Amino acid sequence: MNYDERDGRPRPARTITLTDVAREAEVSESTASRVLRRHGSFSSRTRERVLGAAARLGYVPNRIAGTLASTGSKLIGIVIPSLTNIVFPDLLRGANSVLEAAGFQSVVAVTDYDQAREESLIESLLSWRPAGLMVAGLEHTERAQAMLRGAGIRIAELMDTDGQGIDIVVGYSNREAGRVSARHLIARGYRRIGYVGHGVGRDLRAAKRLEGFRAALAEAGMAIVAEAIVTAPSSVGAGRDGLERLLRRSPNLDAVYFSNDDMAIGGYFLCLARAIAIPERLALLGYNGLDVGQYAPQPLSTIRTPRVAVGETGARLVCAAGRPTVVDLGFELTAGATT
Amino acid sequence: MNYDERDGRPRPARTITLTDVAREAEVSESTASRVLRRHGSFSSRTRERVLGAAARLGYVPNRIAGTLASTGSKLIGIVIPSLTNIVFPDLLRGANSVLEAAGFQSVVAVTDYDQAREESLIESLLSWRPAGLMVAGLEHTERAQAMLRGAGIRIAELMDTDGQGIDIVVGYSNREAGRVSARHLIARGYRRIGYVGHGVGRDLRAAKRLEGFRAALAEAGMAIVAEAIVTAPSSVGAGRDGLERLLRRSPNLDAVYFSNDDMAIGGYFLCLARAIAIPERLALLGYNGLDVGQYAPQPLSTIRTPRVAVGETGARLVCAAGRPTVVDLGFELTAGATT
DNA sequence: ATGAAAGCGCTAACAC
DNA sequence: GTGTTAGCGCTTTCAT
Repeated sequence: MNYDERDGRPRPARTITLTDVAREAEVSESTASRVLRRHGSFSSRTRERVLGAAARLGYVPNRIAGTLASTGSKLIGIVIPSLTNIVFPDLLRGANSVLEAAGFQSVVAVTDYDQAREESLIESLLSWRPAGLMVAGLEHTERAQAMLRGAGIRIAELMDTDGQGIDIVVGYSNREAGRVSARHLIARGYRRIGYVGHGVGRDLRAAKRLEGFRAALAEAGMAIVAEAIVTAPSSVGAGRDGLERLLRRSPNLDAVYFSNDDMAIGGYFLCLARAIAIPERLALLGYNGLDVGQYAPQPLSTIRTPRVAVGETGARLVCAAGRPTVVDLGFELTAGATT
Repeated sequence: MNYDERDGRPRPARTITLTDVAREAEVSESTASRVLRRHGSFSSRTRERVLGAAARLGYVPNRIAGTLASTGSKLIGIVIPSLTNIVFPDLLRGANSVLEAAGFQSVVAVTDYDQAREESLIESLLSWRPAGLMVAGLEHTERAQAMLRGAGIRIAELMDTDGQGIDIVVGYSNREAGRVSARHLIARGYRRIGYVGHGVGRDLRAAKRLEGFRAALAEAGMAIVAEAIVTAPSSVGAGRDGLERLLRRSPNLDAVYFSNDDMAIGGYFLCLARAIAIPERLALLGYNGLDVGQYAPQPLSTIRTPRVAVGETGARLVCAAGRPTVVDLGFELTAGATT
């Protein structure tokens, strides 16, 4: 590569354009364009000429120009709150596999669970005129909602069905997941139930699970006995610390519900370290169905969530025409050995 | 939103362009453009008019057009092999935080550890005329290398320094990480050492670690006594299964080196389940320094890798002018309780 | 401080 | 089957 004498920046040897290819192939630009996009008709002879010229010159089409000239782009915007929580890489993975197969590129933005940030990222993504936008969750600022509604493209809201969507909604009910968790613990006979969570003000879906959990307990005339909230993103360390604090204050709990599996694994590790018998002395219940919990000596009781499938389905729908839809992919409680 | 009667596709109410804003504000397009990009000069009165008009009309600039008209885009392409392995979300996270602050958007592509796929994804990303491209690893097909060299933009190759880079290289030596791991086990007196890995033909960096590991053993007149390779992506389950197979064949190993922490945690769980004393009866050594390993009852011995920092540094360099560089961010062996 | 005009590189009618 | 002609929506000289 050539570097500029003054600033050392890589210096491009003037980019090859379609005009160059057309000239080299001795055809018009439109013909070259047709061949390169295999669209419209052309003789096999011109085909060879154009393809040959493009290869010889190392032509890379400029999709920026292409997109501007045609109408729709082949970009899909994806807005997620975090990359730390494995949930969202899983979502991305599902979405990406479908999008790639359909010839789309994904442009990713991470909000860090901040709605104001989400708003500005949505605006920024929209300025790339994507063919569609996928976003985690149903809660957005007024202005974000207005932008999404007015964008004139398909919008998919993912991972949650508790609320009103804009166009496409793919997920499952977090509130119901919380209820099911509570009913499970009640059915197994646990009565002194604690909760260990991460900062829930920002993770709205965790908040909904907790809400459902409380509601189901209340229906049985029960309530959460004690809780520890770690003001940090969810992690194994946070879960371990949270449970430790909780047990110090309320040593005679018989079960603990965690905001997710990362947290629950931390709790599990604490119990191992302290030789607290699971589930006899203390039961643990997580959420997400992570691999790591399933291969522990005692598989973690948890709720499996269809994260990859949500990404796939969302991507499929966002690329296609159709009426607004809600797709509930459900979840599944897996009773392991910790309850 | 309006839906088309026939196909149900969301129907845009003609998109607002700069022309509309200019007309509404009763100024020329160029003036409107200057105000909106706060670039060049304009009276505060026009400023108000333009900003007001833009807000009133709900104008969202079209960056596709903007990019084409100016030169450089504000996109950075990122090519990673996987989203399953937490390493790459971490890398993305680091990169994203820097890019976002600098006003860039990232376009992500996932190769699934497939070089042919990488080649076509690089081509596809390049067609968006990004300002720079970040890619994991130093090994690419001939054609991919040629495209990267010829793109005339900054290229950052990440996570590995064992080899020749194109422009910017940020990472550390995987080979050396393997060597250090072997020396650690030797120094602790282990002599019958096994290896549990995932399909290494595709994960080139894992292959380099193994190579370094073998080399350092050889220098001490030793060799890997037995190994189990799981032909699947690395995971806790794969590690557990791998160790189980390995111990069945070679029950008297005294230490096992794993291709990464996910695998090692799986091995750790097997030992807990089988009541195999760690490290007296069997020592375990991982790689990556994942949170989950550090909060286990016996913290996992491992090598901490600066994944987020690699993403940050790579992003910083890829956005800036400068000469080609190699930045070695190093790694750190953390002796936990499992060796 | 503001406007007019010329593209950026490509696609998409519409002629031929 | 192929070429000509207009733009896509914006930025950027260059006048004024």
